[in-house]
Order: sequence, then structure tokens, then C-alpha cells
Amino acid sequence: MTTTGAERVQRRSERSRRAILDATYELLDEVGYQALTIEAIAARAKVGKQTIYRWWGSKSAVVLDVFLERSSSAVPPDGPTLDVTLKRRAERFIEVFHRTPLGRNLGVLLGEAQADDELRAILVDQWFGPRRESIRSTLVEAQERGELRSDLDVDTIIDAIYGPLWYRMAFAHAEVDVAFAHEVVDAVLQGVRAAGS
Amino acid sequence: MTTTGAERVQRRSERSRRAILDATYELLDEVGYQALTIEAIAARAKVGKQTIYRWWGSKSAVVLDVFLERSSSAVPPDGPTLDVTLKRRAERFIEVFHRTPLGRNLGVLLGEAQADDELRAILVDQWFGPRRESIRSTLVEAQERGELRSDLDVDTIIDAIYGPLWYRMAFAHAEVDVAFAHEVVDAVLQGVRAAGS
Amino acid sequence: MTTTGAERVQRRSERSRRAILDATYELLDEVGYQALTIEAIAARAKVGKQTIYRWWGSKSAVVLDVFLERSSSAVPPDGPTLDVTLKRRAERFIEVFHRTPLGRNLGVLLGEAQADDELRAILVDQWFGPRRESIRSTLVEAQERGELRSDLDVDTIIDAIYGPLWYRMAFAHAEVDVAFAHEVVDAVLQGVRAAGS
Amino acid sequence: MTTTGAERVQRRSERSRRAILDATYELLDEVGYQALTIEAIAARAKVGKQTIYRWWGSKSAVVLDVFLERSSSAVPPDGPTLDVTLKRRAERFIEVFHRTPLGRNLGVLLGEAQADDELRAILVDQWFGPRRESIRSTLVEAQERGELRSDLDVDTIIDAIYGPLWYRMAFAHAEVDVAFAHEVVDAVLQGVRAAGS
DNA sequence: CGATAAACGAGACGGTACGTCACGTCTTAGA
DNA sequence: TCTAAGACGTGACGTACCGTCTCGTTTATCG
Repeated sequence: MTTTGAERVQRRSERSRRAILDATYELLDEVGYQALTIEAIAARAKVGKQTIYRWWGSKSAVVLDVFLERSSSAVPPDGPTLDVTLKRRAERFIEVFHRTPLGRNLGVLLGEAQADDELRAILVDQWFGPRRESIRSTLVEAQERGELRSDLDVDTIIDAIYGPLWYRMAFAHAEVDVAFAHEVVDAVLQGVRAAGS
Repeated sequence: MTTTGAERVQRRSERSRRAILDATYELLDEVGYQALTIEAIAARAKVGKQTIYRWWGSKSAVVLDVFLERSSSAVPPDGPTLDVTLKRRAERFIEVFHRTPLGRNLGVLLGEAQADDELRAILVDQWFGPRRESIRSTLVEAQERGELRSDLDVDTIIDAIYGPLWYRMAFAHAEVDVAFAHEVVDAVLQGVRAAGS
Repeated sequence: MTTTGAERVQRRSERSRRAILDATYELLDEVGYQALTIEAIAARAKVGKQTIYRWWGSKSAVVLDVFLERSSSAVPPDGPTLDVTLKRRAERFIEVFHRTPLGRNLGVLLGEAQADDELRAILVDQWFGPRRESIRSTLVEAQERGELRSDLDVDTIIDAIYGPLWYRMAFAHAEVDVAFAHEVVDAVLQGVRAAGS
Repeated sequence: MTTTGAERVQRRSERSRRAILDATYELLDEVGYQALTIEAIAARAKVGKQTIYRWWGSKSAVVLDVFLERSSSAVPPDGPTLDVTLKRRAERFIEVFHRTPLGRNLGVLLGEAQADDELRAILVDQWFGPRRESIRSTLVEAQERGELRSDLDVDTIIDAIYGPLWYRMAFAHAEVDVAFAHEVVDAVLQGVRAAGS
């Protein structure tokens, strides 16, 4: 068997990668996305700046990696009925947004992404994508069970729930509560439930 | 003491104010919010940096002023029915977001505002506020005419329409189209229309 | 009388200029030309790097300014005879080269200047030039008094004295002594003295 | 212990040594001593940086090696008389200094050496030393033949010729010409020739 | 004829300094 | 008193090289 390719030697240092991501996470929590600097990350991680630029190239790229790595993709357990499941999901969403270091910076990051196509693509595909997928499959199952009208686009249902939540949080950071989430879920389900259910 | 009233010797220069806001608008269009600098605004406006700091104090404050000044608060004419009116409004919203210099930077600005309470307060109160108010009054009138169920919170209806639109635009900048807006409006109206109408 | 031109406001800060030149002088003494950095000068002088780059543009330019400012152009008093005068001058030259912070870095600076035409031009014109001129006038007077042969180029005489001194110092930094200087002066005078003197 | 001598398994690679010295020579010509970097040498020579550091340890050491290897120690043929011989030597010196890649960087290298004792020692001993020795023996022979005064230090004569040349070249890179060299040689010989010759 | 150990190319690494950019504050002369 | 101009101290940017290091991969004796 012949080895294909020249294969690089002295591969990327896992130690440095970890230190950088950890330092970024800490600083994100301490000072927030906007005040975060590559310089500070490098200093905290005891790493040369070049090492960061070698593998990421920008602040947003590092932060994105932290998001992808640290965000729990764990999902609250399904409830007895569809509405309970969806409410739990929505509650978790609000909770993460308000209480975790990453969540608190998610809005800023998405704002940044409005002017950076690459960033937005990754953020949407890798972060929001999988989370959305998980809810979609729940809804599709419900649809297949006949609980939801079969003529509706599942994606639209998701937007109908999370859109209002996100919108409110963006405008009134502190005030979005569980009650509103429940209200939204109920209203949406009201409209999409199959006739007989 | 003889002179009553203010004896300030030189008042704020209107010429400078205009030049600054105009330069900011142009640069916002040309380079976008993130790449915008006070330095560049001052240079373009042929104004001392101090003059900007004296009256505004930060990049976001100037930009906000431009938003408040330049954003047309004109509203599309009401249609024959409520759904047409709402659809026109939603279309206008999407149009502004995608096609105007200010709209294109609105997402970034709101992102910035996530970490700046003062900025968010002004943005929400002065910019989104009036626009929301206009829609609210339309809805309230409809409610009073008996077209909408009277037990519903009008604000929730607004969020139910604009939330999904905003959410989609944030994630898929280029793809949100008029059809989706119509779909959303229809779906929401479906759920909120009074029984007999 | 009308003022011509727009005349800059907020003129160059003398305080900063002084601090930079002083810091450079100290560091030149402490670490030498090669280890000197703009960063260190700025730090020592409590000055922004930009301020240095604004007015000088390179390490060598700052150092040159220090040379021009700090080098005493004082000349040892003339002796009773030409040879004593010239010997005193040569001794002073050696002394400066070996014992002063500037002198110790003069050789390196001239080396640097071999690859930088602008630097060499200034160094030669402003630093070596005046010193050479002073000796030249001494020699010209002697020539006019009939002490030196009138057919000789005075510049060549200067090179004949300082060339060997410099050459030796460049190669054997520590060993050039007063005796060698005397020897050189004597030998040169031997060859250039007018017949009858 | 049975094996006498070194049992190293792989000796220094001649291929690498050559590539490094050649690359250094080329770069010295192209960008000059100051802009030369180990990194660039390694890249041009297709060699690991470590290989350079293993055998030389610094930029100046490599360059020095190039000097020692590439500098022709060929000497112009002796002329019919001492003054012709010396003039030819001086001309060759000027020629090398102005026209060859190494010569053009010799001044900078000697400048560097003013602050680096080891470098200066090697440069003086290995490069200038042999060249000086060659001239010294010419002069000593002349002295033994009775052409030169026997009371003079031959080294001083050498300094008296090459000092002024070097001095002029350092200050006025482009202007030192053959005529000046002749003038200097003539003047020095004038003063050192034995009475009867 | 392997085995084996040093030298090798590649290039990642922690650093230092570079020269630039923009920040927000200041000083100055003129309107 | 406000303004245009722009110098100032500060701090982060992204890049270039430094000298050290860790990898497989030659390569050339020696057991």
C-alpha cells in the first residue's frame, strides 16, 4: 500500500485549539462579542496571534466555532402531547438566549452576519440548521400521525413560532417570558391542527 | 442684568449637521455600518471630528439619527380590505429591508443594539415604535369594526406577522419574497378573523 | 498684512519631540542601535507610535536626529602648531567614537547608510560635513600661511588622516589609541609640509 | 570499546549546504543584506529552517560563509614596479566594492560587525586578514629589496592606502574612482620610498 | 541486508515588532 | 462659542520573521 499525498507534518496543536476556544468562551462571557479582541484571546490562551489567524482568520470565525462546539444540542424530552413538546422547546430557546454566555451574544452575532455572507451561511447551516431540523422532524411526525393539517408547509409553522419569539427578544431583551411562548405555540397550533384532532 | 433669554454667541451649525448626516448616509450605503468610521464621516462632511462627538458621541447615535431622519414614514395606502392593507405593509417592509441603504443596515444595527441598551431603547421607541403604532391603529379599527376577534391582543398579531418575516430575512437575506409575506398574512388573519366575517 | 496659506493648527508638540529624542538617546546607550525599536522608544517616551511615524518615519531617521542634536560640535582649542591642533582633533575623534553612546553606534549607523541613500546623504551632509569643514578651514589657513604645499588638495589630506583612523577602528574596535593617531598625523604632515617650513 | 571515531549515521548534506549558500548569494544580490531573512533563504533553497540554524545559527554567519567562499582571492598580477602593483590592487578593491553583489554589501556587514564581536573577529581574521597578508608580503619584499624605508611599519602603510579609500567609499558610494586610488598610492609611496630609490 | 539513528523538508508554534487605522480627547486660529 | 483642522496617547489590527519544536521521510553506515 502506498501512502497518498505528502501529508503535512507537525500537525495542528490540539492544545492550542482548546486554549483558544476556551479563552474565547470566557471572554465572550466576560466582555461580550463586540469588546472581544483577537489580541485578548491570544493573551488569555497564551498563544501567538498568528496561530489564531492561521486557523480562523477572524473574530467571528473563532466565536462561531465556540458556538458550534459549546452549544448543547440536547433537546428537552418530548411531552405527552405536541403542544407540550413545542412549548418545552420554545422555553429552552428563550432560556438559552437569556441565560447563557453564548445565547446572550447570539443576537449580535446574527447582526454581524447580516453583512457577512459566509458567516451567515455557516451560522444558519451549522447552528440554526440542526436545531430547526430537530423541530421539523417532530412536526413531520405529528403531521404523519394526522395531528396536523397535511397541506401546510412545516417550515412555515416553525417560522410562525420562532419568528415572533426572536422578534420580541430582539426588541425587548428582558421581557420575553414563558407565557408569551405558550401563547404563541397555542395560537399557531390552533391554526394548524387537523380538523378532527 | 438686561439681556433676557439665551445669550449664546454661536449656535449649532445647521450646515455641519446636514453635512454629517448626508455623509453618513452616503457612507452607510457605500461601505455599510460596520466599516463606517467617525473619521470617514468627518472627512467626507468636511467637518472636525469634535463636532461629531459634541453632538452625537458615537457612531451608532449618528446612524440612528440618519435613520430617524431619512426613513420615510410614509405608509402605503390602505387597500379595500384588511388583508390587502396588511399585505401592502408587509411588502413595503420587505422592500425597504432589501432595497434601501438604511434597510440593508437595519439588521446589523439591531444586532449592535443587543449589547447596547440605550441604542436599543431609542431604536425601538423612535423607529420601530411609530411604525408599529401605525399598524396597530389599523388593526384596532378592524377590531372595532368587528372584523377581528375582540379577545385578541393586537400586539401579538403584529408579532405574528412581522416576526416570521424578520426571522426569515435574518437567516436568508436574499430569499424572502412577497409570496411568503402574503402567506403569513393570510395564515394569521385566518386565525384571528371574527367568526362572522 | 494678510496671512498666507491655511497654517496648520495644533502644531507639533515640543514635549513629545523632546521625549522621543531623549528616550532614543537613552536606549541607544543601553541596548545599541540594532536592538533599538520604535516600540521601545514610544514606550519609554510615553508617546504613541504614530507620533514617531508622523514626524520621522524610520528608526534611522530618529537616531540621526539625535546625532545631529546631541553631538557636540565643540572643537578642541587650536594648539601652538598645526600638528598639535590636528593631533588634538584626531584624539577627540577617537575619544568620541569609543566613549560616547553616539560614537559607539556611529559605525553601525554608517553601515546602515551604505544601503540607504537618503540616510547616507543626511549623515554625510549634516554630521560629517560640518566637522570636516572645520578641519578644512584649519588646513586652508595653514596653506595660506605657507605651512602646507599649495599644490595639494586639502580634502585629500583630511582623508589621509581620518581614513586610516576610521579603518582601524572599524576593524579593531578596542585597540586604536592615541599613539596611532599621532603617528598618522606626523606621517601625513611629513609629506605635505611646504619645503621651507 | 571497539569503534574508534565517530559513528554518525548521516552526515551533513552537501546538497543542502550548497543550496543555502547559493540562495543566500542570490538574495544578497537581489534584496541586500538588511532585507535578507533566514526564512527567505530556506524557502529559496528548499530547505528546512532548522538545517540553517543547525549549521550556522544566524544570518550574518551564513552571509559570512558566502563571502569566504565566493570572494575571489585572486590577486591582480604584479606590475613591473611597486606602484603599479599597488595601484592594480587598489583598483581591484574599488571594483569589487562597487560592482559585485558581495562588495556592495560589505559596508553594511562591517557596520553590523561593529556591534557583534564574534562577527567582526571572523570577518577581520578570515576575510580582510588574508587579503591584507597578501599586500603585506608584497610590501615586505619591497622593503627587503631596499625599495622602502626599513624603519616603517608595513601595516601602517597598508592603512594609509586602504583607509582613505574605504573612508571615501563609505561616504560617497558612487564617486570614488581610480584616479583617487592612484593619487593615494602615489602620495603614500612618496613618503615611504627609501632615499636612494 | 536490514536496523537504526542522525539529518532532513516542512511547517506549526509562542513571541516580538512592525507599520497602519480609528478611537476619543486636546489645542489652536478663525469666523 | 462653535468650528475645521489635525496632533496626540491609546490600543487593536493583521503581517513578517524570529528561533524552537515536532513530525514523518530519506539516507548511509554498521552489526
